[in-house]
Amino acid sequence: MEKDITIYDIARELDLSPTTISRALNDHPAVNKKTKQRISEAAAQMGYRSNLFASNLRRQRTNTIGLIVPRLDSPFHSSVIAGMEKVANEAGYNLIISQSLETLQKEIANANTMFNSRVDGLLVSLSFETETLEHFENFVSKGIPVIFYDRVAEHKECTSIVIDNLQAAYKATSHLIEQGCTNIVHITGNLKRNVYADRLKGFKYALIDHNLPFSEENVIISKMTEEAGTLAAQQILEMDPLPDGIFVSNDTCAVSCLKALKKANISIPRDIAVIGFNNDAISRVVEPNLTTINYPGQEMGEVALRVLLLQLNGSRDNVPSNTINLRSELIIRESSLKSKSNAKKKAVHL
Amino acid sequence: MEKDITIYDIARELDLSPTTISRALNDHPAVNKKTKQRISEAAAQMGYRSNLFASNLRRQRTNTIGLIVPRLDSPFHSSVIAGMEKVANEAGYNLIISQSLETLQKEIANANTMFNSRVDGLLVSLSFETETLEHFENFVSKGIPVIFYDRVAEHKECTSIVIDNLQAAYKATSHLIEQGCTNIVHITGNLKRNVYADRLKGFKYALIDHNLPFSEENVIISKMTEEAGTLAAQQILEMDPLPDGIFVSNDTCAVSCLKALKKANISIPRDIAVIGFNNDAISRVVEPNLTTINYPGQEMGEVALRVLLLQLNGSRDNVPSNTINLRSELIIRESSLKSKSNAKKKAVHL
DNA sequence: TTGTACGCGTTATCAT
DNA sequence: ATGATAACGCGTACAA
Repeated sequence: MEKDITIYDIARELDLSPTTISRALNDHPAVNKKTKQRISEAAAQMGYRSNLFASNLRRQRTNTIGLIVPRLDSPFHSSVIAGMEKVANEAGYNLIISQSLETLQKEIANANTMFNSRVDGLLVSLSFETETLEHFENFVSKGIPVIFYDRVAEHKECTSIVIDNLQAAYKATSHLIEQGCTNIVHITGNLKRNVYADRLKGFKYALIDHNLPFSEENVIISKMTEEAGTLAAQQILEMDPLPDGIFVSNDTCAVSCLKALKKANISIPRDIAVIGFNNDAISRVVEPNLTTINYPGQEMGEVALRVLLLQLNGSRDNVPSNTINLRSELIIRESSLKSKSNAKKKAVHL
Repeated sequence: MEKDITIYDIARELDLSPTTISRALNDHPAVNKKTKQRISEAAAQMGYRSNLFASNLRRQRTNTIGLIVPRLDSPFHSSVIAGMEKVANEAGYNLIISQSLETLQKEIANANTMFNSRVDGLLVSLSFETETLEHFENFVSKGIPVIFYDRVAEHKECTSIVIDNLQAAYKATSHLIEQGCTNIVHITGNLKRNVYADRLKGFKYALIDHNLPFSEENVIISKMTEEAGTLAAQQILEMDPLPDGIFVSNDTCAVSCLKALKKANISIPRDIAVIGFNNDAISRVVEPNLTTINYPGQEMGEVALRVLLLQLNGSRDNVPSNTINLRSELIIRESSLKSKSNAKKKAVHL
């Protein structure tokens, strides 16, 4: 637990000034090559490590990016984070991560921590409860870029990164209709969140465009968890007549719903066709395999971070555009194929 | 983008010294209650935020904990991290996270970044490739606590948090034997890692204790990914005779293997019984449902962080013990039940 | 090409 | 109960 070596120690050792040490270690051009060499050797030999805090304090930036996510233990968010970490790491940024656990209160607390930690930029996917973006105003007014991804909200100064949820839902619903479904249930999450509101819209528009009636009773709002899927299935089993198709806003919930329906001797897709959302691993395992929307989590994470880096390094108004749409696609599997003749898998690019 | 408010600004405003401001904001006992009140009001009103870097620089600690994980997009690690974040957040610590992507090179780079970021403590789950712990010596010799979890290695100064992999594997294998299996294949990962080496031992000991032969040819070493499971299945299908049981070291791999076997018209569990490891969501979805070892990810994360906090706050030698074992259990589902008479689920606590 | 001197914002120490 | 001062380690404007 000996004392840390500083650039002063190296300076003294080599009979140079701390300035030169600092410059050499930062590869400043105006330092003699031989001197640089000597310095970096001495630094290594003396066990020097730079003090990021002192550096941060001096330079007023942290090389740290904050991330607030609803839950860490979700396949989608895991892959997003994996993508973010990869890009951040390559660019020499640290990622500090916290979860709101879907509550506004924790989201606010986390935002404040991030603010005090003086992150250079902030990435956010909103909680279920969030209604306003007040708790991010601190950042905005200080010129700290905030980027929303997936669960986003409109803000004049902030970029959002999403997929076209409306269109994805429209395609999924249309696919069900093409398979002969006329009475479709939609299970989705809190409508405060764009992802669920947009999917509901896509669902509704698809029905309307195909001259099918839209009824509020066919929309089930749930927490989108495994348990919620089971509950939704019970609710559906009590419907009379039974629906002939279900479009669920995530795979976790879709799969547990599908399982519960099967247990009740409903044949999938013959009696009821099912479509999920996300293309989690689970969707390729359930029987029948689940038709779903492929959702590019890792890519979304990478893009979010790249855009943030652009905003950090480039000119302040280098924002590519206010909203970035990533491509998603409908992956058709057995769970929605009523007409077995179509049974070859095909991917419809949105 | 106005300038930040500092304690000097508040001091000037209230005609007090910066010292008093600092004390008040840190709730130091030796400050008048009324003064405290005035100060915190002024701080709030002026939009003050503390500068953690200056504070860190001065106090020589960061309130930040580093985490190095093989992959972020794994269900197990996600739940571990969720547990860690929860405890860290409550204790006022930030978590900075990086992934080694199973390579030694990245693990070393990440460790160095963490070291330079001056984390107060480090949590590590080792990559496949890691053989020595040299890259953590920096931390140890500076008295920065390092804790290994799940994928651990022996180090005199470091605590490890694990489950009893040997015993878990022993129970799983014994269960297969009790179901009548006599020719069991074991699919596992890189034997440099304790988790895989110990599971192999447990597998081997169970065979021996039940007077069954152990053969190297029945051990498949793989990357334990989804693809690896499919490949392993192919390899198994070429065995003659076919095995009658498979014990796989994780669920992802077990499930893809199981799926490939089913596709080849192998009946599970009748022809071949299968057991996985981890109790991922996927294990409850595959048909037949997968027998597996329940692995307390979230809890492991929480425990790891609590132990670290103890070492950070408590006396330097407050280490509860060098290795902490968490309980795991065998969860018996259909994939291993050859004798349908036993078909009620039962949990065997290890 | 190298050096001097100061400031970043906080907290510890010592004094009052 | 409050204040003056120095120090944490680095980067940079300015000087040489």
